[in-house]
Amino acid sequence: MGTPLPRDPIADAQRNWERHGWGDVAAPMAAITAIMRTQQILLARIETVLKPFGLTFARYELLALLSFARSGALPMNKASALLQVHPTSVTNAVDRLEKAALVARSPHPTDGRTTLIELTAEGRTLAKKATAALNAEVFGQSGFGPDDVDHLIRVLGTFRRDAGDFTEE
Amino acid sequence: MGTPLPRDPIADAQRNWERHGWGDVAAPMAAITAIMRTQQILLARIETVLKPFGLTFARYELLALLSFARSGALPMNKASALLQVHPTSVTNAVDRLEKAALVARSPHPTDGRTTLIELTAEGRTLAKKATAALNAEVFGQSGFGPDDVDHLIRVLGTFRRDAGDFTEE
DNA sequence: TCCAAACCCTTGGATGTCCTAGTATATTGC
DNA sequence: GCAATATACTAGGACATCCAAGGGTTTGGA
Repeated sequence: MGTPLPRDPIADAQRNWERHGWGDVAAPMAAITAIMRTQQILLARIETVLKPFGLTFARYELLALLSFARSGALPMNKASALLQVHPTSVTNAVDRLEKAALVARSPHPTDGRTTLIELTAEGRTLAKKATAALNAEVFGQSGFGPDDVDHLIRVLGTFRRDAGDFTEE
Repeated sequence: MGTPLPRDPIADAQRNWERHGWGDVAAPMAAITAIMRTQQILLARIETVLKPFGLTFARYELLALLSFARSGALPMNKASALLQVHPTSVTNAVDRLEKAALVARSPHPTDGRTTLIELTAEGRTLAKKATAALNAEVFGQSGFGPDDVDHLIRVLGTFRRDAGDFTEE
């Protein structure tokens, strides 16, 4: 956004919390705020890498999901559930991907309510290229050490399970 | 959003990455995806708590920031820098907060380019109430253990520093 | 059998974020 | 002192997310 600040604004906020008598929740507040900010930074990096492909992160996620589906097609409600976003967000993403000829809508063979999203050949190709770029430029250079990665996966996994994302394990 | 999934979709994605020969970046990919999803969950919790106050997280953050400023007023560019969001986002938030009479714009005494944002009495009161609610219902029940909180603060702090958020330490 | 309840997708509206200008004010350099 | 550059805020546009509502399809119980 701009030049670096001289001091960590989240650490400052934590000190402010403590100074106002909320010391018991200051640390979790700081951790949560840090997660929010980290997400913002990561999203910006991802979007930068995807821009040359004409993709946003939301659209990329859908392409990637479809590319792993055995048949290359998924019902929209399934995609919504797996991506953990509102159905209208999927509608939005599919609209734009369809306009770019990266996916196609097709009626479900047996359930008239359901619409299947299917990857086109270009969609599959683009997904592959975009994944390679993300792997090289974002995931491969996350800045997190291997131990930190393991810790994040474990801690956030527990958090997500407790939040009701999934039941396994 | 809906009912819990039977399996962790991020763990599945990680397995897919490994299966496609991207094992070297599968773990960081999973960690980053988990951060994105965790942020989404936390934001939803926060927004739920703030809704009764007529606030969104973006507006609350601005109110909270102002409430910690000694004079209760800050230049917009300062707020933008401290909140680490684009200046236009601050303009947007101030527009709405001003319409709700929670903050007021005033000209900077010496710099004609600058606009100061000032907390109104209602703004200060509401910020206090909203903070109490967030402390009780979100930060005080984060679900992260004390050790995990410390670890998150440390790891994400390093990440943010390396990303150029701040220079201290 | 048949109608109500459940489910699926889309439309429309409210918010937030960013980017790209555009306008106004300050500062700098010659 | 004046022109060129930098800084501060705002307007308009593109996207994403969610919620509320509406129309079509299935399912299930009376």
